[in-house]
Amino acid sequence: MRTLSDEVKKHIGKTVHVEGWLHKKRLLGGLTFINVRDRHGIVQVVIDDKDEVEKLRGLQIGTVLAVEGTAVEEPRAPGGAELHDAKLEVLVPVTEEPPVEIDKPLSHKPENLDTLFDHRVLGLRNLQEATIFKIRSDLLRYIREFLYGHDFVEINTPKIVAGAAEGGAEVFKLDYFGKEATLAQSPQLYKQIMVGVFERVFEIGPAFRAELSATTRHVSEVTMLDVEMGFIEHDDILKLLQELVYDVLTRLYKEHAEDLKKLRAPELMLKPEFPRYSMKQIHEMYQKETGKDISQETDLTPEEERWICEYAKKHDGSEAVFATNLPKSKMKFYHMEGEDGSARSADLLFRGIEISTVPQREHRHENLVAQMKAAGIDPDSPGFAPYVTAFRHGLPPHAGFGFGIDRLTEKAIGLNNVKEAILFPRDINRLAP
RNA sequence: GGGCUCGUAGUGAAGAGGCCUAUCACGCCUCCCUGUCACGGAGGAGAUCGCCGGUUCGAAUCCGGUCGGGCCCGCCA
Repeated sequence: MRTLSDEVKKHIGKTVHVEGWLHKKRLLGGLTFINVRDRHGIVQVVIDDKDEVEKLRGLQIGTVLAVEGTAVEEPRAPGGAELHDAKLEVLVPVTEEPPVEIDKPLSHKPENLDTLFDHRVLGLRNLQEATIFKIRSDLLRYIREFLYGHDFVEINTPKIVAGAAEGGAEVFKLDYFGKEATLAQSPQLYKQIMVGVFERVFEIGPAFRAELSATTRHVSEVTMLDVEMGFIEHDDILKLLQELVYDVLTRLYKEHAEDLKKLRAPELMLKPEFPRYSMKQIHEMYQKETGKDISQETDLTPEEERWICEYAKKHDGSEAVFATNLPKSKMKFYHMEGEDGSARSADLLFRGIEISTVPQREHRHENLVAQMKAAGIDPDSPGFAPYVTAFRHGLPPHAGFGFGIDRLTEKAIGLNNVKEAILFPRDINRLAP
């Protein structure tokens, strides 16, 4: 019967059997300490029998071990317990030296990220790296639990599609049995169609973006949370997103307080109600404060995104802020126009970066078709005809948002590059590992 | 795609015309060490200084090209 590392302390005085990876050796002459890593963490094993230590000669970190020993309460040991009188069995010997040291924090300096990703396969065995992805896993779980709690149905939509879903973003083209297909840049059209079935749907899945972007916030394959909700006013969706983000982040900071501290994450500053500023207000405030002329800008510049986040943190005590009344020029064909001529749409910014766009959709068939034509899209083309059908057969007022999981994880932890929050990131130069 | 920057042992860094037969730390190998936890100590191996060409008596160091990173901008989430 295998005992996991964190359960050793529950078996004081008994013989326990532990299995895992050799994570660290410390030889002190007559006494040797080794750390064994398993899925719950690290357990310390004390070996004083020279023959047992000899079994590890020539073996490297990563060697897979079975250890049998007596669980002993020991305040000096990490976790307060350790194994004594250990008998070692080498299950998988490893003689090759690891290319990176996995028992101490790996460098996340920008210029060293390439090395980090080159050696990702082994680097992820580092406890701090693994913690990032445990946090990501829990963020996804919190999101799912929140949405299930609000009566949403989780869906999966195709990632090989006939045409561009949104327009705007560049798409990857591929040969599909002699036809040209694209990798989905968003589940946008499908999730709207599904409002006609379930009213409230969400999907967590990949989206593919072919932009030649080389920044700390872009990758070619991104994990998106997509939410769509029928029978709403625009404000309802802003409130849902606000509640979701507040719920998920406060829960993360509560349940992962220790991990976040180890990763040097900043303190979380959030209020249940996020401040809202219109795009116009932000432009004016930014211009007044910095003296920079951004009258030519319709969208927020990256510099403004950082600035308004700092402003909201200082003045509103919130690291999350809505930029509302986005310019009409940012509108896509499926967005609804607002009363003041702007888009009925908002961006959610968190810690200096846009993590979500929240528009209401144009649900009226005639208006949608007109907007599609104005955008140069043929409503009868194979990629779009099924979508338009859903509207002809009745879709209620609806809205939703796309939400970058990678950016959320990055910013929740306080990392500086979205790729650090992705197991095996894909960017314009990286296709492996 | 544009601008600016950087490529030195497995990893992270220092060296900015001759002091370089290239330095340090971690890792690795050998030995010593019974409470370590980034253990400590002694010794050792490991680098054609990204690549090609040029300037120079002499290039890791200067120049040109090339390949590969990074950051910012644009595009976008």
